[in-house]
Amino acid sequence: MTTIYKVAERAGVSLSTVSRVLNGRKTVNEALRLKVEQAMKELDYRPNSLARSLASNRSDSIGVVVSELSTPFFGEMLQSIETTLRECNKHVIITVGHNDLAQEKEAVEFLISRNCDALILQVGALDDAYIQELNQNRLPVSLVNRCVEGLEEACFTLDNETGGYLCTKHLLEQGHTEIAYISGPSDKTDAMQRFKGHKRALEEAGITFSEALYYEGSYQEEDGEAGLIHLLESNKHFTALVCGNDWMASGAIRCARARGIQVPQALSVVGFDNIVVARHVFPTLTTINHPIADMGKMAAKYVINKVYSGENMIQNLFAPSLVIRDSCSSQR
Amino acid sequence: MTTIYKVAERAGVSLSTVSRVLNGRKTVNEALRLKVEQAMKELDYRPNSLARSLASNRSDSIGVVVSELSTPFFGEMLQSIETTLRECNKHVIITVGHNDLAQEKEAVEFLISRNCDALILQVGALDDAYIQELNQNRLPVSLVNRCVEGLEEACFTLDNETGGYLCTKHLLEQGHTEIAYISGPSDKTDAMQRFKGHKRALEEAGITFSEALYYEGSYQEEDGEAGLIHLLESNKHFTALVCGNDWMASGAIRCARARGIQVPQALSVVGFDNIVVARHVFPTLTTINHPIADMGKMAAKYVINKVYSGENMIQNLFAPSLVIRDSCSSQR
DNA sequence: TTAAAATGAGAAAGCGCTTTCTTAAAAATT
DNA sequence: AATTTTTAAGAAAGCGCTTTCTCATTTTAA
Repeated sequence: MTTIYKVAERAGVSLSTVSRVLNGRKTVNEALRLKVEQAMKELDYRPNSLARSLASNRSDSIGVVVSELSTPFFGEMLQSIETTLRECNKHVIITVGHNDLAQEKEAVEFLISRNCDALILQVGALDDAYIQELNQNRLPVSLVNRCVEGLEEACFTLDNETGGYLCTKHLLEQGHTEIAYISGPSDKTDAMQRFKGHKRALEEAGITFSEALYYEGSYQEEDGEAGLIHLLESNKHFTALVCGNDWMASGAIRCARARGIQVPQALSVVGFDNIVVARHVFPTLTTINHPIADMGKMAAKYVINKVYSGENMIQNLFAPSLVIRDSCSSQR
Repeated sequence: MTTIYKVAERAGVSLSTVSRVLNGRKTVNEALRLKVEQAMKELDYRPNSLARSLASNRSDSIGVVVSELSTPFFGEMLQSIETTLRECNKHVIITVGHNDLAQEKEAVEFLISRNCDALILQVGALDDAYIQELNQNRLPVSLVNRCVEGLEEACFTLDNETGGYLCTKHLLEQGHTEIAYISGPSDKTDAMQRFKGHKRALEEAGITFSEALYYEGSYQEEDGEAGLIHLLESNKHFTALVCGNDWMASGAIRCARARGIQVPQALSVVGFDNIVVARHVFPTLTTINHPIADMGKMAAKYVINKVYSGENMIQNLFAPSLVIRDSCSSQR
C-alpha cells in the first residue's frame, strides 16, 4: 500500500508537505506541489480515508435513517441524497427505522457509533425531545418530512395544507359539492395538515364539512377500502373522494370497482404524493406531487453547509402541485 | 470523549486488557473482565470505530453498487442486505451506478477509497474482466443477478430459464397455443435465458416458435406498448403475450386497453419479476416471483462468511415461482 | 521437588494520516 | 546594512485503537 511517507520520499519532501498538498493548503511552493503531485500519480497513491478521519476527527460520512427502503418514494429521496453528497466526496450510510421507536433509536445509535458527521432523519417514532437532544449534544441533524421545534432550519417539509387544499379545490372546480375524505392518522402532523387544507377549500366554497363524510385511516392501502365501505354505509351521498395518500386512494379505487362503482364516472378520486403506483392504477390517479427528491437534495445541501462549510441556498418549505390524470370527472 | 485509556485506568488494568475484553478474547481472567465491563458501563464507553478500523485494517463496512435506488425492486434487496449486515454490526455504504460504465466504475473506486471490506454489486455495465480483476487484486466481491466466470460462488442469480418456462407453460395449460413474446435486450443474459425458457415450453408442447410473434425491447414500460403495436401489425394472430418483465407487461396492458383489446378476455398477459406495480395494474398481473430480497440477503451472508469468517449456508441459484393474478384467462 | 509448558496481562510499537510547533530562508522595512 | 516580518517546509506529537512481544505467574508433567 502506498502511504504518504512513500510519496514524501519519492518527491523528496517531508510528509507534512504531502499532507498540505493533499488538503489543498496554498502555503506550499508551486514547484514542490507539482513534484508531490507527480509522485502521487507515479505511485498511484490513494489516501487512506480511515487514517484521515481518525486524525482530523471527521469521517466524511452522513448517516441516514429512512422508514422504508423498499418503497420507491423514499428511494427517490435516497437517490438524490446520495448523489448530492457524493459530489462532495461524502458518503452515505443508510439504515432503516420502520417507523418503530426502538429501531429508530438503534439506527441512530449505530450511526453515531460509525462516527457520522451528521444525520439525515426521515423518522416517525422518535420524539421531538430526543431529536433536539441529539442535535444539541451529539451531532447535527436534518429532518425530512417533519418539523421539530427549535430545529426549523434543519427541517424540510412539504406544504401539506396547501396540498390538501389543492385536492379539494380541484374537485370543487369540477363541480363536485359532496366530497368525502379519507385521512391519514390523526397523530401525524402531515395528515392533519392535508385535512385542514381540505376543510379550508370547503369553507371557501361555502360548504359545511360533514363528519359523515370523514374517515380516518393509517395511510395503508387497506384503509382505502375500509374507508370507502365505511363512507358508503353512512348513506350520505358523495360524488368525490379525497384520500390522504396514494396508497389509500388506490385501495379505494379497487374497492369501488369491486362494488361496481365506476371511477371516475360515478366517483372521482384524488390521491396525494404522486408515488409511482399512481400512474399504474386504473384509472390513473389524479394526485398531488410531493417533490421528495428535491427535499432530500436540500437536506443534503443543508448538511454540507452545516458540517463542511458549504454555501448552498436553502429552502425549507416545498410547494405541492396538482397532477391531473384520469380518476376525476366533471360533475357538471 | 471516553477512550480506552480511561476505561483501563478506571478498571485498574492496562489498555491491552480492555482491548481484549472489547474484542471478546477469552484469554482474560473473569474477574478482570467484569471489572472492565463495569468500568465501560460507568463511563458510557463507546469504542471509536475509526480507530479500530485503522488499527485492525478492517472497516466493518460493505459497499453496495445498485443500478437504481428509486425503484422498489432493488429497494427490497437493499433492505435485506442492510438488515442482514447490521445484525453483524457491519454497515452498508450504498452507491448508484445507473447501469452506466463510467458511473459504475466511479462508484467502485469510491467504495474502495472508503476502505470497504467487500463489495456487493448489482451492475450491468462493468465487464467481467474488470470484476474478476477487482475481486482478485482489491477486495472480495459478490454479485447479484449476474454470473461472472470464475466467481460462481460469489454470484447470486435467479433461474431465469425456468422462470421463462413457467410463464409459457402456464399459458399453454390454459389452452393458449398462439403466444407472443416481448423480450428484454438480447445483450442481457437474464433476458435471453427467460426467452430460452419460453422456447423450451413451446417446443415441449410441439409448437414451432415464430419470429413474427417476437419483439425485442429494453425492459422499459414503453417497450411494452411499442412491442404490442409491432406484434399486432405483424398480423399474426395470438391470444397470449409473455413479457420479459413487469414493466413491459404493464405497458402492453395499457396499450391493449387503449386499443380496445380486453385483457384477459381477448389477450392474456404474463409478466416477470413480481414488482409492486404488478399488483396495481388493471387487471392485476400474473407474473413470476423474483425473490430479490432473499438473494440480497444471501449475498450479504456470503460476504459475512468470506470476510468475517461467518458460517452461513449459501445458495447461489434461486427458484422463480408463478404468481397467478387476473391478467390471464383460459382459452378453452 | 524440579523442570517444562501453559496462561494471563502489561509494555510498546504501530495503523496512516492531521496539525501544531519550530525554524530556516526570503522579503520587506527602516 | 541591520532588523523585522512573512513565507515555506520539516519535526514531532498525537488521533484511539490492535497486536506482537515479553515476562511473571500458575499449572502440569516428570
